Amino acid sequence: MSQSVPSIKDVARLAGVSAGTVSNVFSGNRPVTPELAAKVREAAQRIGYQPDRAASQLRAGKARVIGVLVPELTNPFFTSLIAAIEAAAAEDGFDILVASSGGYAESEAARLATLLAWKPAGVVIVPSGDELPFRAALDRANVPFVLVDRVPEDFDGDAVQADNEEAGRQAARHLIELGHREVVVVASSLKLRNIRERCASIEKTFLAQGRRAPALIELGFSFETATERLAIFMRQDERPTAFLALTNFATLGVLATLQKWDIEVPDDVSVLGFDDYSWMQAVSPPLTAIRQPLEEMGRQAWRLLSRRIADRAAAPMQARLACRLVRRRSTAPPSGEKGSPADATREAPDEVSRA
Amino acid sequence: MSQSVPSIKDVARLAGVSAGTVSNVFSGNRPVTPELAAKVREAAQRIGYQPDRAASQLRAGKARVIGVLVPELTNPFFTSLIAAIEAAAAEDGFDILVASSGGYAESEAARLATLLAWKPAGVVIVPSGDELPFRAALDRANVPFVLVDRVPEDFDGDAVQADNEEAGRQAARHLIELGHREVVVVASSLKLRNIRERCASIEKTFLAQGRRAPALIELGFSFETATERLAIFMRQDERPTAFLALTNFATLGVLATLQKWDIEVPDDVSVLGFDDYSWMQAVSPPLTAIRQPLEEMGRQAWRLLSRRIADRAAAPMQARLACRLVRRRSTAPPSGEKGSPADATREAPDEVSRA
DNA sequence: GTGAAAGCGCTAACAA
DNA sequence: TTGTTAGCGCTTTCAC
Repeated sequence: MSQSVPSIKDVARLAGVSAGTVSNVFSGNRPVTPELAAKVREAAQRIGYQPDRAASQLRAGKARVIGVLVPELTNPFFTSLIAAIEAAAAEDGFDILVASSGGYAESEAARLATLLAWKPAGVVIVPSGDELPFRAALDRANVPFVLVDRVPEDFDGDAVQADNEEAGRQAARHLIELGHREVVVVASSLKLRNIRERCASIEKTFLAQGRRAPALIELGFSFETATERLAIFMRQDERPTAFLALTNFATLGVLATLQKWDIEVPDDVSVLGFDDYSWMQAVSPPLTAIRQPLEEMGRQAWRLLSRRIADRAAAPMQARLACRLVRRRSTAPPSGEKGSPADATREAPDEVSRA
Repeated sequence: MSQSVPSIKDVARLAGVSAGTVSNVFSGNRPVTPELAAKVREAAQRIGYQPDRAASQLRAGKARVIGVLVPELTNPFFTSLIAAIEAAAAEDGFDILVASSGGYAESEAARLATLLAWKPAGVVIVPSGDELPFRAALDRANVPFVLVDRVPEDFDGDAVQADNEEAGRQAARHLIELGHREVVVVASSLKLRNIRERCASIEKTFLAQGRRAPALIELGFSFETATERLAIFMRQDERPTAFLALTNFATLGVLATLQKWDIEVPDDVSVLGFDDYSWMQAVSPPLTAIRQPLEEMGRQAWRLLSRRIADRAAAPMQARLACRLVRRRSTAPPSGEKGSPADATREAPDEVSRA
């Protein structure tokens, strides 16, 4: 009845070899004669032995686990990223330890500390903001890390993020081409650098085309404040011809508000969203959006991290990944302009413009 | 320059105490005089010491980590669950190791094995199907575990799932009350027991009201097959008055198809979805849906697991959590029936019916 | 190619 | 209350 977990010694005894040999069979660190190896494997199989990774890591000083810290586990942007990282890391035999900060700097530091307490081979961090108050802890622990999505201006390490400038340019161009002049750019918050970059790029593009700079509105993080703040644009005479939403939340906020005011998309107003989730193509009308390459970002994050794990002295790399405009039906020329090309693409599958 | 990670010995030396005392300061296992404790903490602070959880777990034989295995990390249903589990476990000082199976039984077994190789205190599993091919491995490892969402009929351990029967009844009643007779129930797959339970309950409710049993359609897992299979219901004369979608994917599939055929919701047909995500209230029209209590499921999963960790002999518990119907605007009486009450709730916030 | 033995960082048992 | 010592399961010398 005392079914204690079998250890390497049990296997060694059963196979009639030393513990070291069993270790070598499983780690492949040093060659073992095929016959012995077979005996070891059979013995292990019989008693259900599996090497203890914690013990192995302790002795070898080499970890097979990486930490992943994100602001939210309920935001599909972050979880898709995690999925990609997990897949890439698993291929190389690494497991992931996941923690979420809730978006607060204090809990971020705390969660990172417990992550580091596992002595992971490295950590992937999506910071909760543009400051890195935990930077000192990270350096002291001397652990490889890469930043994803939110990267401070002066950050000098490895990082992966979307090319916000290019993304903003694409979004702005699309609306300009459709003939929009009265555009409102909708952000959740301007605290984040990547959002500010998108804004700046959009504004620049509009100005370069001799258009007025778009208005800018900050929604906050609750649905209530969001719909409230958007309300000022809902009156007929104040209404823009297009909303350009810079995050998933902003997109949702805009849609909910238009919904509440019975304003039709794209007949009354166009909507261009950021991030691209499956619901966006299922709803009515399907949403035109700037798609961030989430899978690619996750893969790159692991690539940079594993490179850093292998070579601590390698030159820092910052990857800027291109976004794509996915044209669907929520954007059209402003009413009163030339006939809606939206109709033309109605039955067509996603039309994707490369960055 | 040789900034090796500080160990308990370094702290002990610096504070002028033994390693055992340092351990006691951090673990709280045995009392330490305040002055000594202060010295220890200060020394630890100075050199940036943090106990190594892997080493601690190895020696103490008590793990502070739990494994979480889900089919997909891109599905918000599972990640919301993970978020809730992580929050609950973190409160008790447990970290989570996350792995995804991709929905395949083989990789499920493999991922579970690497999870178990960390000798976690327990594991939470959302199985990829209704069989538990990994059950033997789990038993042999003698590790506490709870099943979530997908629970085999004859499973005798701890488990948490939605009350599918009640959920199905609520969904059916809602449509019946609105006057629908021609209903199509839309599933992604009938392989899963919880889906079959929902179907059975819906059918039973319809029959009990003297109505015809609804038609049933299986969508598969790709958008293409989904829209294809739904096409047969899109012709005017074949069209039902309501679709009842049993999963997030089914809901999306139905919406995309209606979208493609230019069929209006709820004027031409009503749509009732399962699962409730923020996009559902932002789209046009906002979706009526059966909301599964994801946070509660996650909390309960941790509650059951920690109970089991504390007492291996406790009687198994199976939690069945109530779902709620969230009335929005995608459901209305079939066209030709009494005036649409949908208009009445137009400006109202979510109206929620308790199970 | 294999075995014996030391030791990774920590905690638990035993002394003092 | 504190120090000393042994040892968790593993990998890695160092012999042979």
